[in-house]
Amino acid sequence: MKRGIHPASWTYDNIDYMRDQLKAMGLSYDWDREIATCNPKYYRWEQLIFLQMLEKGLVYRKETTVNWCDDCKTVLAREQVIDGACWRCDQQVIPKTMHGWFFKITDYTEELLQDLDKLTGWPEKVVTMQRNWIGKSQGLACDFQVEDAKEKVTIFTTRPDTIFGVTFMSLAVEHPLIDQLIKGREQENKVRSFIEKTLIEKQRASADQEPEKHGVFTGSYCINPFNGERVPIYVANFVLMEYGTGAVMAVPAHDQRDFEFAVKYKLPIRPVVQPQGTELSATAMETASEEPGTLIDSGDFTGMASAEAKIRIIERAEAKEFGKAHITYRLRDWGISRQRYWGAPIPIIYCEKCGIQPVPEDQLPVVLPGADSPDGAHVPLHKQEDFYTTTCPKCGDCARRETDTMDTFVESSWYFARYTSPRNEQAPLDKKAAAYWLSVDQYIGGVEHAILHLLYSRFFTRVLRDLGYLEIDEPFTNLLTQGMVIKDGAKMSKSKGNVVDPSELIEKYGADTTRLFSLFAAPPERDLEWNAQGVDGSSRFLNRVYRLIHQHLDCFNENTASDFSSLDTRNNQLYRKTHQTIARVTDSIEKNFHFNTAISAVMELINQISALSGDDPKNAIESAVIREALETTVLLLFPMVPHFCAEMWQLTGHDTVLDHMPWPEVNTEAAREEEITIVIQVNGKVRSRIQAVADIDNQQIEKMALADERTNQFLQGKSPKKLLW
RNA sequence: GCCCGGAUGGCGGAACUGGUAGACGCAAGGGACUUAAAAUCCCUCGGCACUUGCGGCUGUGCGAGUUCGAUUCUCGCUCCGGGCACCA
Repeated sequence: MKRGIHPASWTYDNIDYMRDQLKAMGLSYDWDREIATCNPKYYRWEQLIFLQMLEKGLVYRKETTVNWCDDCKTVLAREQVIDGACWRCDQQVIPKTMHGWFFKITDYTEELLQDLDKLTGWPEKVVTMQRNWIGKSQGLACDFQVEDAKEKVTIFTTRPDTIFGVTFMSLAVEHPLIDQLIKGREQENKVRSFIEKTLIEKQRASADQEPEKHGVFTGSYCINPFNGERVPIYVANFVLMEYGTGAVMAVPAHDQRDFEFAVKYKLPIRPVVQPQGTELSATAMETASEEPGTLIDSGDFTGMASAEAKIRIIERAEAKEFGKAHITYRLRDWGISRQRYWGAPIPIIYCEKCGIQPVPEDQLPVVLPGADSPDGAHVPLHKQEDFYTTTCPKCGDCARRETDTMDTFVESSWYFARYTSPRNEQAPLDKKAAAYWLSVDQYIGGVEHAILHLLYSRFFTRVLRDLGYLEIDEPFTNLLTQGMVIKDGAKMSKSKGNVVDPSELIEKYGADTTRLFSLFAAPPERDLEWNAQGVDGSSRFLNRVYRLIHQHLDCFNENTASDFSSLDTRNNQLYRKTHQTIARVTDSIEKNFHFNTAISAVMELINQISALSGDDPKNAIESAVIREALETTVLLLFPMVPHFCAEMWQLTGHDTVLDHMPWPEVNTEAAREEEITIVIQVNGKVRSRIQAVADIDNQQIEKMALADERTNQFLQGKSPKKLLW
């Protein structure tokens, strides 16, 4: 819309451009399975899934304060807000109250957390990030009776062992109990104006700056159920309504925030957990002591270690029925409503009489207007009467469609499954095909998706499983997180649009050189500052291979028997190098996709071939050996530079198709060095090198070492220790 | 603040479980071929210095430690990148 082009044509143009480019690079995708998630043929099934989720209670609508990006005119999920700014356009987000649809990802929290352990093919880093994002904390939920009232304040704490150190109570400004607490009290006005002020502050709060802690006394007290003490109730700006219960028992001696608050408002500080080796005193403390330790001044629990006290205190609370063990998670439900013009419509109808009605399945898909006419109006959906006017599926009266669309992350949460039956007209997925193909053996994506896309996909996989479409729990068995490509200091990404277009390189050097160059530049998981310097090297290398093959074309005509058992030294050297190269390339690729080292191994082989097959015809290498070396080169390079290799394969007289050739096999026997260099260290310093046969034993080495002139020079006495490696 | 990574020549990057640091490539310099250029080939290329020898010392962010021996292991820092962040 920014560009004044209809998003449909813009998107499809982009897809065409991308497809051409991928083809130009020679990437072997199965284009028969291509899908476009913006096509109604795809999102109609997404709408069906939405309805099935709704039926299962996995979708609900509620009013919340959302993160609003005024630039994109849309709501963002919490995961999509980065440093207080929109992940897509970098605009500051602002809070806004509105209705929205939510996916109940929290129903799967524990499973999503537990199963992280199963993801052994994922980088530890991503697993950790997801674990932190889910943010499980265990502790105690405990009721504090409000004095002279029937209400209770329920708090959540992960430090029940500090409960005897409570000296006040802090409530979030949004806490529903506040009204009751202040009604008719002298503090009422003060509290109200504080709340008002804080709410405004929160709106403006910039994400990088933690505002100073403020609070105000409500005039009410509650009772600490463990020691019966009166605890003043405050309202504080740093307590979050969204986390835990929106109420915090304040233990200034053992919580830094409470400490700062207590100092500011001159509230008592009472240490109740003594860390080992120190003696805390309320007056001397300059910061809170958050370490575990031994309990003091804690009634029956005095003398216990923190860890045990936590358990016992929870037990006591449960026994006396004023509290219980409780687990809280940071993860919250996934708000999917977006106010985009371009997105999959949420299949819901609002009827004044019947309320919220799902669109009947036989009326799917709910199609975006203008998708068929690219010149259609760029008007937001909620202003397009043609779109939103409909009839209620229940009573038939006039009704209004939902005009929100789904977060585009919904599309990407299951596309990989749709690939298994991309043209299925009967259902979102073909269960058999999905069972055959999934999970995805190897998934590749940028680290930037570590939380968003990968968490949503894990969630969706479970939803689809529970809806009966899939039999798997986890979508991606092995994950490779690519590093980001940095261009001019900024990360290159699809959404930012500063992507380097390889077509220039392709035009100048061809697809193969471009591929080889980008693979050779760095291992895939590493960030890479884009720099086309060095592409000449790749080009030179391929030319070298080409010339070398031409030079030795006759080797491919002679049908010499390949007897490698009695080769002379030079021949054997190349034969060995060939097999060592197979081993190295295979290993590099299979282990961690380190194409850069695979390529350098082949380069070494090529260097060796040209060195050995040099000018002197008397020293010529046997045809069979050269042939094997060159054939191997072509086979090994094939995945990286397919067009070139296919041509070389033909050129060298093969009538087989290279695609169908098996990967070369290592002759481990041949790859073994028969002569090795033994490094002699004296006092840990390299002093000499001697050549020896590979299966030399330690005694012989010792003998040789002692006979070695240079070694003796440095010994000057005797050799006290010999260590072998 | 907390949790992860990372730091190796002028540059991109190698080095499997502690054992030849700098593979492979780029850039640079010198040379050969050429009328000339391109292409190609050969040589040099971490630093230092009394380099008379194909040798010496030093060197993998900094400082300690373990070890005969550390880019690799341990501890303490510095810097850079990423994630989380008033989460009770």
